[in-house]
Amino acid sequence: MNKTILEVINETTQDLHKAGVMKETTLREFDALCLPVVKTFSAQQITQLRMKNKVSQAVFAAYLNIGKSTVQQWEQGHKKPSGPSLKLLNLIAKKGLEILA
Amino acid sequence: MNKTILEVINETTQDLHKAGVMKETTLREFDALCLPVVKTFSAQQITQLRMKNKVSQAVFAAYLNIGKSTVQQWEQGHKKPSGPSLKLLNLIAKKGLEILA
DNA sequence: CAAAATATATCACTTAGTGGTATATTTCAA
DNA sequence: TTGAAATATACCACTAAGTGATATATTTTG
Repeated sequence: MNKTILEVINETTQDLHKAGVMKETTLREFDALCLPVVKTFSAQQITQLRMKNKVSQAVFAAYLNIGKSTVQQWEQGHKKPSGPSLKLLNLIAKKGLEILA
Repeated sequence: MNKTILEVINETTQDLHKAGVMKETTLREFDALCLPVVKTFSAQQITQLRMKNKVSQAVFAAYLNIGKSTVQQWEQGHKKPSGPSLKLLNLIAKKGLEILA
């Protein structure tokens, strides 16, 4: 019964890990794990996101610092944004294009 | 002397283009061209940027939605961030890591 | 001290992103 | 209304960014 709060938390963390709920078993990266989930976007959703912000593919690309051919291929479903570009799309969806200005 | 404002602007734009000041000759994408220049980062500068925000490579990677090995290679100068990842670094440098939360 | 967390170091692989060109399609000014 | 400019679609070969894995210091901390 002499467990510290930290001990309890750590045990809980281990259990969550075993149960497959948590990817990590430590708390050091806990704040990072609390980051919002990065959603994926379908080709249509990307187009909608751009339209909602009322910009052309070229301007949209400029905001993201990518080539316009990349935006085209996203919207045509030939390439899929991932990693850093997906993060940018999530930012736009959540806070608007202007956040990149 | 009967030039419209637009005509004058367009002529000026053409001249700026000829002079090599502007990449484009049109005004349609003008707002996009007004976007802040996306700066590049040296390996050391990336490390400094991460340090300034007091996070580990793993946490930093989580914020950017990239793998930690990518951050490692950036900081070791083996790979260079570009496009969307460079945009994210510029955002962090200008507005802080929290903007990605 | 010992264990856990963090950082460094490679490496082969996948595929995103590039930059080019060519061709509709749409918009807008004369 | 008509033609030029802007925008969008389409395709392609290439480069290299980012991945995910593993193995090994190095540092932090209980």
